Amino acid sequence: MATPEEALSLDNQVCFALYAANRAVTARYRPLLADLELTYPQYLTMLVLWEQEQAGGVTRVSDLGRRLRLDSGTLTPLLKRLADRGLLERRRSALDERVVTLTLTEAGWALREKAGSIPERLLCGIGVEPERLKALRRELKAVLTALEGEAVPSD
Amino acid sequence: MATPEEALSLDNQVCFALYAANRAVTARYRPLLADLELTYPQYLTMLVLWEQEQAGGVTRVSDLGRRLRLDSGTLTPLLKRLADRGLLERRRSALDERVVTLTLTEAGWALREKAGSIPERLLCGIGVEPERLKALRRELKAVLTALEGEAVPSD
DNA sequence: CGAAATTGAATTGTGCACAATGTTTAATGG
DNA sequence: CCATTAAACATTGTGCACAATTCAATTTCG
Repeated sequence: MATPEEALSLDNQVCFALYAANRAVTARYRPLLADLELTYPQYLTMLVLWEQEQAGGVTRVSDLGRRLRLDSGTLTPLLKRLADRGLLERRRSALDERVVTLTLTEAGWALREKAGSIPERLLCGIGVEPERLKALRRELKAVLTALEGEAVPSD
Repeated sequence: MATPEEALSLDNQVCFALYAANRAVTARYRPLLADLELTYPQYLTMLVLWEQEQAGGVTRVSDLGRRLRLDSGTLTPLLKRLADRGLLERRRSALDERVVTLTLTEAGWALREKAGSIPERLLCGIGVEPERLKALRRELKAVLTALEGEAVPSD
């Protein structure tokens, strides 16, 4: 991978592999998430809320943004759609009027039951050994950490 | 990773790592591609065209779609934008009026010079060993292959 | 205290992705 | 040969991503 010739070859690009694999995996999620009428980013949002609220914490839009690496330009309309569907409530914080807090509704929690089987069902559909996926996740996190200068979580 | 509890944890999801890493890498490309006034998908498109035309082949929209795993709903407007900028020409094939062929213009080829340094510059910015990236690419391709049932290219 | 800077969301605009549908052209099968 | 089917691309509509800007509320600091 020395010449610009080779470096500009599509097949040699890690980044294209990343780009294509990401879309392929998301495509696998799509039919499963369709049962819940969620898109993949909406699903990730619910994951954070389920997790955070379970831990007894309140989630603010900025928390979500940090967690998912998304800004308000993406999150605001997404959260409005989830709120319109009655899965969560968006409320201005009384203590700090700038902050919007997110609270799951009954329906939002109910959806968790249906979501429980998704990770397993997804893995079944992929013909890849779990060990290999764990290795992949580790590599991806390493790259992410290098790119963002973040602390590596446990694992 | 047995309980639904753990399976639904954001940090345990390979797919979120994939999603986040993909966006992080694309973000690294952005300032470099801004010099060429290209988005990342536009850059990938140009890569294919440079490569294909160098090899003496004609590229059709459907070829691009196969290569990048994108459909006409994505490619048609993207290609129109590139054509509007004078980087390529879209022409209906005379032999088969359904087909649209893509031909690089002078300006399209000229852009290749400026693109030559991008892969190198990108790698410099990432604090990850090339060996590790190669391993990552291999893993990603394996997943992609498993998901799409495609033949694995050389490497 | 009061001006300036900072923060948290919302808004606006552009460009993907992708499902669904439509349109034209070509291939196929009686 | 003609009807049917399939192929290639275009169009429409929805939902991300993200840059850039705006706006209100809060902090910071002189």
